[in-house]
Amino acid sequence: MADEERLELCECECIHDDVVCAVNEKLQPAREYENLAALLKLFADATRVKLLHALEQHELCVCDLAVLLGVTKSAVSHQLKLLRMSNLVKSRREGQIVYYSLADDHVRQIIDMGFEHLWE
Amino acid sequence: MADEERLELCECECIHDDVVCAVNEKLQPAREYENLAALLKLFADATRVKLLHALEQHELCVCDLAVLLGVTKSAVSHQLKLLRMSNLVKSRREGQIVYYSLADDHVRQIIDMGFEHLWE
DNA sequence: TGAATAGTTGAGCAGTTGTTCAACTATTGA
DNA sequence: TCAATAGTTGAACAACTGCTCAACTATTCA
Repeated sequence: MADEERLELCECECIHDDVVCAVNEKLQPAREYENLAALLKLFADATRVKLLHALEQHELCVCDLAVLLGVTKSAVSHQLKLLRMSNLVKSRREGQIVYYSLADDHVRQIIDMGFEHLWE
Repeated sequence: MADEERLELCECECIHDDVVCAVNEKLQPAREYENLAALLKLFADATRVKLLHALEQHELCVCDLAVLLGVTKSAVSHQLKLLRMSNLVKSRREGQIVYYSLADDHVRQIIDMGFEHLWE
C-alpha cells in the first residue's frame, strides 16, 4: 500500500494501526461493496424474496405472481422490472402473457443460504 | 391444501390456477419471508457489508471500524448494535475497548456468494 | 477523585423505498 | 376495427433507513 494512503487511513486517533492497515489491504474497492449491497438489497424485501422463491418453483406470469403475493399487478411489475434490470430474472412473451423465470442459479443459492441460517 | 384456501387464492381472474396453487403449496409461511428479508437486509447496505467483510479478516474495535469505513464511531456503533441483536456479530470487552467479531460462518458464506455472482 | 478516552444512545433530518392509482401500450379475437 | 385483457409506467405518498450531533455511561490511570 502507498505510504500516503496508509497515513490518510491511520494518522487519526486510531487504536490498532497495524491491524487496521492489514485489514484494509484485504478489503475490496468501495465500488465493490456498493455493488454487493445493491445485489443483496434485491433480497431484502419480503415481497421480493417471496416472488423470487416462487419463481424458483416454476415460471409465472405477472397475474399469477400478483395472486400469490397478494399485491397489485402494478406492484409486481415494478418489482420485476428491478429484478430484470439486475439480471436476476428473465422474461419471455407468449401472446399477451409475459412469463418470468430466474435468470441463474445464484438466486436459489442465496435464498437457501439465508433460510439455512434462519433454521439452524 | 384446503378447498377454501384454494378458492381464496384462485377465484380471481387468475391465469394459471393449477400452477399457482402448486407453487403456493411449496412456498413458506409469510413470516418466513419476513425473517429472511430482515436477515438479508443486514447485508443490503454498503457500509454494513464492508463492516462485515472487515470483521471477516480480523476482530476489530469500534474506532478501527470507524477509520476503515470512514464514518463516525457513533454510526459504527449503531450498525454494530443492529448486527449484534441479529446475532451476526459478537463482542468482548477488554478494558475500555470492545472488540467485535463475526458470530458464525454464514456471514462469510452469504458475502462470498454475493461476490461470486457479481464477478462471474 | 477527576481527566481522558472508548463506546452507547436518542433525537432529528435528508434520502430512499414499496405501494397504489390512473393512464398508458401491446396483443388477441370477434 | 374495436373491446377485452396482460402488462408497463410515472407520480405521489407514507414508511423506513442511515447518518450526524450532542449528551450520556464505562473504564482506566495519574
